[in-house]
Order: sequence, then structure tokens, then C-alpha cells
Amino acid sequence: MATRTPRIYDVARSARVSIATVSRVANGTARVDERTEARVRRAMERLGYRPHALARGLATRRSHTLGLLITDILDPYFAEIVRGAQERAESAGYVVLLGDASVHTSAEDLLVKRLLERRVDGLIVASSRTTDAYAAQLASEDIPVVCINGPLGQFAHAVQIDHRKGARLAVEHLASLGHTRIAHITGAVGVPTRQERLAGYRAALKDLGLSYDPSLVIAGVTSIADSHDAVAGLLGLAAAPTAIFAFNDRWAIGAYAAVRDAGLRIPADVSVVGFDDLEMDEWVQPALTSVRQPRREMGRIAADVLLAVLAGESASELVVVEPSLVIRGSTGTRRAHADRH
Amino acid sequence: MATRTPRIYDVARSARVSIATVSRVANGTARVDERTEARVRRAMERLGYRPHALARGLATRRSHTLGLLITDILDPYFAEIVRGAQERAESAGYVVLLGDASVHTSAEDLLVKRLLERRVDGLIVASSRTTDAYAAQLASEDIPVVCINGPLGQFAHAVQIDHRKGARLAVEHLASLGHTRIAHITGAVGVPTRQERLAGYRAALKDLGLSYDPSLVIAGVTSIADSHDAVAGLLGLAAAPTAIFAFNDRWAIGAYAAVRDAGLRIPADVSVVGFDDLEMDEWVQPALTSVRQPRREMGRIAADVLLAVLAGESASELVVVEPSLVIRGSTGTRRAHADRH
DNA sequence: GCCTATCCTGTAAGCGCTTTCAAGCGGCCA
DNA sequence: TGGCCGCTTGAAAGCGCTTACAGGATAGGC
Repeated sequence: MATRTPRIYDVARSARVSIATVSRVANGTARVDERTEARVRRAMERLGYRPHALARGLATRRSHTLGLLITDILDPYFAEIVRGAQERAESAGYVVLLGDASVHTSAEDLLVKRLLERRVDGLIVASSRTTDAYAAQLASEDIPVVCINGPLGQFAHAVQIDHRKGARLAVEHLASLGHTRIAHITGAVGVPTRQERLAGYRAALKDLGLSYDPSLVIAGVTSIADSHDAVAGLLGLAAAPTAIFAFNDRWAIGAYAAVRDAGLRIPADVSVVGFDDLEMDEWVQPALTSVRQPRREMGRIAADVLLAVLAGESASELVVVEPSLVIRGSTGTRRAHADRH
Repeated sequence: MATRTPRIYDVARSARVSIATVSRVANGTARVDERTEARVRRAMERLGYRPHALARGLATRRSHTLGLLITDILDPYFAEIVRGAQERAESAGYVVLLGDASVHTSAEDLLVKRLLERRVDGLIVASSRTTDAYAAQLASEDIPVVCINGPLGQFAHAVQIDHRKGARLAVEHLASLGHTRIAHITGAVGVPTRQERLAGYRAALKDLGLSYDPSLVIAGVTSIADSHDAVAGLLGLAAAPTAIFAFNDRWAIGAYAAVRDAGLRIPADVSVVGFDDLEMDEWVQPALTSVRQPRREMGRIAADVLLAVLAGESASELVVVEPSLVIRGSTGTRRAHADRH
């Protein structure tokens, strides 16, 4: 017999109670006589009852769904944020609906539209392309939004790593190894965290008494290949850098290739520091020194804040997370003859 | 004025029509006088109307949501499948709800329960832990299911890579380079594709006239570290292998470390072939030769099949996808003195 | 033995949408 | 002028659930 999946009505009839009572035991929202409850539970069991989340959501005006806006699930940086958010959400009975910007040819606002139609209860914005204007638009929606590593001061709630401090850790480490000409490959124009890391880089140089050389700062890099080209250019400079601090680990990998192409070695001739601490850092040769972001933790915190707001609790407006430096084989002391020209 | 987000009712009143008419223009399900339609569209625009997907789903009995069951979003293998499925789903106005088994401490069936409660219209099962019993349970649900690289013959619809052929490509490549003692690090016990690849490995050896040596086949590997240990053991053998075919690229990376630890070099002393063709393969040193799975394509096909079934069209029961070999620096000709003992 | 407080349970009104059904309205032909 | 037809539109009944609200028991107090 091909019986349809049972509804609350079927359970009610089978247990000889009203649907209201079934609802009450399913949700534990009110006292029910324990003998009745047992009967209902047996009926639910027997029929294999599964509450209809859509109907429930319609009635309660809560979808128990969180929207998560990312740039690219293939990028491990975002994948870990997703993981963290999912873990937290799941423990609260919520589900995460992913909005992956790279899936669409169209703009992100279509994505947001999709999520909002789905009636997500809250939104986590982790996209690295989040502009101020976009932020303003999002903030005007009437659901809580928390932003990860986005533009500062645009959202009611935000989770940020201390970018300046991260950059400082990298520069200080390189300086401690004797490097004085430290290049920086910045993030793509428009990525909000770019300015912060650049500021940290400059501040650290200044505090260390090192001069800031604009020709050692490369902007406009948007891919590994870009980074490769940029670093190739740097290495051809009369006053070439002996160390490179890359905006992220992927740019650092581009630098690896350029250094190899130039017939130089890491770290003997050039030291390289990345940002993010991806899994692959351990497997590249030499292993990559990198500023670690606790990405999973950040995803978890973001979900946490969102859930708190949804529960009507007050939540912190800004959570700042600490970076740390993971030192591996790509950084070493500057050798005297590293000044090749 | 803090007006709530508008409902279909608000649009109807604003356009001076009934909600039925609004519904008709929103969905294009019936003829509407073009002047009326223009009025309704203006009203929708003006109010910023967004149809309530939950209510719509309740009324139509279609959530326009696809469930996707994976083992771990941090694993690029799955991430690409997700991407492919999302791309296809999105183009059809569907949304993908991710069930990530690694998020839960509990069993996968809780995950499936969550997805089913959410009333997904169909399910893609890509989890590598899909056992036969589990498959049977899933198949008994009354929604269409398509399985990616799962146990054969258990699901109504399946997308498979030709594992045997993939393994054969790897072995033939190594043999063509002069290798005769080719080890195989198999997948974890319980992973359904494991047997297939092992069978392909054996068949290829046989066809090439090479003997099958059980001591060169390592089972029970479940992590990179495991693989490292296993390969370390192999290299200590009196008749050590000169080539290693790993179940996947991660195991191959474990092999890299073991080879280095043994003071040997890739590919001079030992050649290594992986399976999957992950992005990192290009960045490890030497770049890893690997059997490529078109993962994104597979995700896309799976979604495609599902959507076809949902549309009432007939869909193929089994789609077999072709592997290919991507030759990089980790494989080379066997040197005479590679017989070290 | 009557009245009130306490439990438990059922009735019914939505939540926001789709969809059937019927009705209104010109226009056409006879 | 009457009747029929096709086109457009509205009324209303759900979809499966939650949640006031009210009512029927039962128990306790006097």
C-alpha cells in the first residue's frame, strides 16, 4: 500500500486525539497527560511522522534557517567558515542555506533575494566582495545580519579578525630575521580587509624603524597568476625585496612560482609569509609560514551572535578575533649575499 | 514608518485586484489583461514584494529545494560536487540544502531526517560512507534520489566515474615508465568505490603481465598520517615498490612525506599517482600526477537527473563518467638502481 | 453537596500562498 | 433583441501546522 507520508492529522486520528494535542507533544509547548503523550508518541513512531517544516514555518513565522553568503565554496577560507556556522546552527536546530556568489553570473543581490524569499531568519555575510553600498542595502532588510571580515561600522553585528595585528605579526617576524626590504602583495581592490592589512604593514614598518617603500607594495592582484607576475616584477627590481608578505596564501603560492622561475630559492634567497593558514600550507614545499585566522571559530561566532539576536538576547556588536603566526619553512634569516644586485 | 514586508494581500489591495490575480502575474500561470498586469507589476515594484517561499511551497507541495548529502565540505572533492549541483539547481530556480555528515556527531540518518522535514523535493547522495543498508533506507523514502559514486545497483539513479578505468590508467602509465612493482594504497574500508578501484588495479596488472603482490596493497588507510605510515612500511620492504598508486590525492600527499622521510626522491626513486586531481596537485612539489574526476560535472549531472525526474521526464538510471590521467612531475621512468636492496 | 481552581484537551482561526470554480462582461451571430 | 462564447477576474477552499480560547473534568475547600 503506497500510503503518503503522514500528516499531523493522521497521527491525531491514529492516537484518537486532536491535532492540537499532537502538536503539543511534538513541540513540548504545553502539558499533556502522560498517558496521552505515550499514545501520541507511539502513533508518531508507528506512522513515521515527520513534521512539515514549511507548514510549521508558515505558522510560527520562523523558518529555522540561516542564510550564509559567501564568495566561493571552493575556497577553503570560506569552506571553513561554512563549517563553523553549520556546527553552531545545527546544535540549535537550525539549518544553513548557502548563497554562493560564484555560482551566479548575476549580481549578489539576486542571491540575497533568493535567501530572503526563503525566509531565512537571519543572515551571515562573509563575502569578501561586500561593498559599503551593498552593506547598507542589506542592513535595511528587517532581519538580523552579521558580517564576517567585512567593511567596518556598516553592520549592526560583525566578526572581525584583527587584520592590523596579523599584518604586524608577519612583518615583525620577517624583520626579526634580518629583513629590511619587505614587499607586500595587497588584496584585490574593493576587498574591505585590504586596507586594514596594508595599514598594519605600514604601521609595523614604522614602529620597527624601517622605511616604507611604495614600489614594494603591489595592488590590484586578483589571482594566483597575477601574484606570480607581480612578484616576478619585484624580483627584477634593482633594490629587490628579500621578503614578501602576501595578502593571502594563494597569492603566496603565486610568489613561490615566481621565485622558482627567477632561479632563486625559498627561504635562502627570499622569505615568504602568507595569510589564512590553509591546509595546503603544510604540503607545499617549503611549508608556508602564514598568519592564522581561526576561520571555523569565526563562522561559529557569527552563527552564535545571530542566534542570540533571534532569541531576543542582546549580542555584542563587534567581536574581534586574534590572529597568530604559524612559522614554517618559507621564512629564514636574510643572508648577506641576498643583495644580489 | 516601519511597515512589515508586504504580503500578496498588500499588493492586491494596492493594485486594486484580488490576490488571485497577483498570484497569476507573479507566476505567469494564466492570462491576465495587460493593463491589469502592468498595474500589478508596478504595485509589486513599489512595495518591494517578495513571494513567501514557505507559503508557496505549502500550497504547491514543492519546496524547490534539493538536498545534497556529503561527507565533508572541507574536502575539495565534495566542495566541487556541491558547486556543480548548485550551478545546475540555481539555473532551474532551485536551492541546494547541504547535509554535511562531518558536522554531526550523530549518524547520517538524523541528517536525512532534517532534510526530509525541510521537504526537499529530491536528494543527491554523494557521501562516501553510503552503505548498502543505508542506501536501502533512503530508497524507501518517496522522493527521488540520485547517488554519486555510491554502491552500485542500490539506487534508482546513479552517477559514477569509471573507477576501474581510472585505476587502469594509473597502472598503465606507471608500467609504461618501466615500473613493475606498483603498490596500491586503497580507500578506507566501507567506502564503496574502494573495491572498484582495487579491481581495476588488479585487472590492469594482469593484462600487463605483471604479477599481483598482496604485500604491496595496503588497506585500512583513513587519513594522510595513516598513508604516511603505510608507505613508510612499504619502503622498508626487501622488495620495495618503485611506484605507488594512491586511492586519492590526500593519501598521495601522505606518501610524499614518507618518501622524503626515507631520504628518497620523487620521481627519481619512487613515482606517485593520486586520484581526484585536486587544485593543490599543481602546487605540491613535485606536482602530482593524478586521475582526474570531473567532479563539478558529476554534481551537475546529478542535479540534472533529479530535476528531470521531478519534471516527470524519464531520466537515465546510470550515468558513467570518464576519468582521465593528468600527468605531472611525480611520475618518471624507473631507474635501474631504483632497486635499492 | 456546591463552588472555584487546576488540568487537560478540543475547536477554530489564522500563517501566505495556489488553484478550482463560477460569474461578469462584451461582442458576435442569428 | 436574445443567446452563446471566449476572455478576465474574484470568491473560497485548501496546503499542514501553531496557538489563543473555551469548555469539560477532576479535585479541593467550605
